[in-house]
Amino acid sequence: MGEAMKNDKKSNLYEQVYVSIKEAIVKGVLSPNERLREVRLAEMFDTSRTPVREALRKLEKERLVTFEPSIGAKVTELNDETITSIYECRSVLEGLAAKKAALHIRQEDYYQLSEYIILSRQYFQAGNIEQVVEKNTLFHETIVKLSRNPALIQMVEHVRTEILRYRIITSSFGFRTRGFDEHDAILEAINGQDPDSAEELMKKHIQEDLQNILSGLNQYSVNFNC
Amino acid sequence: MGEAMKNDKKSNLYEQVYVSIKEAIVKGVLSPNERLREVRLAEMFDTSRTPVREALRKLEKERLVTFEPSIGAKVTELNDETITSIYECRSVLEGLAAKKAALHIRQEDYYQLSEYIILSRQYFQAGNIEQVVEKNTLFHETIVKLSRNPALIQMVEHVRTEILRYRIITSSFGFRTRGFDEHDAILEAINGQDPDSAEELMKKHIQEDLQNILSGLNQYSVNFNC
DNA sequence: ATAATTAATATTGTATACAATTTATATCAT
DNA sequence: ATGATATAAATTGTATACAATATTAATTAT
Repeated sequence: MGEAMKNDKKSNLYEQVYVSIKEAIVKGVLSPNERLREVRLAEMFDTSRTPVREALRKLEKERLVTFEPSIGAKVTELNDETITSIYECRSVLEGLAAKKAALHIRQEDYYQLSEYIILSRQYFQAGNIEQVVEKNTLFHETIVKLSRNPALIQMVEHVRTEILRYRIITSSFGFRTRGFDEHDAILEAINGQDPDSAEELMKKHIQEDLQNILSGLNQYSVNFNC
Repeated sequence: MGEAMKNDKKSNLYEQVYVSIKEAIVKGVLSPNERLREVRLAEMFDTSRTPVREALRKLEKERLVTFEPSIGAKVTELNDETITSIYECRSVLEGLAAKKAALHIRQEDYYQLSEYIILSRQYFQAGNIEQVVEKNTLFHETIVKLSRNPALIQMVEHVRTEILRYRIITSSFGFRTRGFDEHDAILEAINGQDPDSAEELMKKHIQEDLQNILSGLNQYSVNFNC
């Protein structure tokens, strides 16, 4: 896949490499535990090792890549403990986001968020799961941005990337339709300017989501690993 | 194993450079908004630019360093909005840590945590503020580790480094003695295996701390900037 | 044939070299 | 002197070269 980047030569190469490796990991092109040899990656993206190494340093901080002493980089492996620990963090962070959003929401934000919920329901009816996930993601992202807390926005974005790895594996296994109703309730709390309810509902919502992911992950293990 | 290692070059150089730059930023040796020229840093640590660049990539992810398009790296500036946004995150993250700690605490952990509180009070009596800060930090760190949540541990460590920058500036301006009592209360809730109280008390404690930092930061601005 | 030792290879970690671009300085025309 | 233009220096971004170490293959001794 060496022809990955012919066009946009505007930005930095290490930035592009960073994004590309990240995507490859998230989408599973690079498998968990796979060793990441620098020369191979460099060839893959048709660059030298320098941008690759810098990209790997950034990915390490995002827990997508793990460095072992003098062996080098590996794709961080997936397991129940990791996803659980991440989700616990996500729960309180997005809970905070919902709380803050309730202080900042405006008419137009409300319409936007309503739209996402409506669309995700429609796409679900139509069986277009990919679009459902996208609209749901937008719903969450919008709320996080409404928090107007830069540190929070960065942290959640971080966490979201990690979670996406698991979601891609498990998305084929059923969908939690109750989630739509929970989104409704969260939005009403935010729009009703009730920060505490918004926080609590969001935390619960994400905890429910974790349960769904975990059962999906277990099925996955049963079907493919054993 | 043979000693007489020239420059204790056991670990990687980019790791050392990373730690060194980080420390320099936290301690204010490198000032906020100061431009970080790669050659200068390389000379500073007697290396080439390569390890410096890799270190900077990691620091960027920790928000200690900011990259501007083709200008390069700068030390991220300090301001009220940033510290507030970070503290809001810290509040919910350490709140979660306290909650989880209440599920995992053992006798020995309790004794350890009590010890830290006792020592910090003693050092305060003795006027040794540096040691007070150290023991307080250990108190918080221990609780976070008790959460047994790896993602949480990493995130909080992250956040703690950033906060340290502000604490160093403001530590000279008074100390919030009420904090000791709050630590007592938190520890009792954790040891009493009351996760919800532990979480709530920790969140409040950190919010109080923010107010103290902010007033310190304002004094600082008044005294030095204007 | 097996274990131990040695040679070859691969891979990471670091330094240097080069290209592109920006920034600062100097030169010149008016 | 002033402003414009050209020249030099500095700085980032990328590629390559080299050194140290770990891994693998080959060779030898038993």
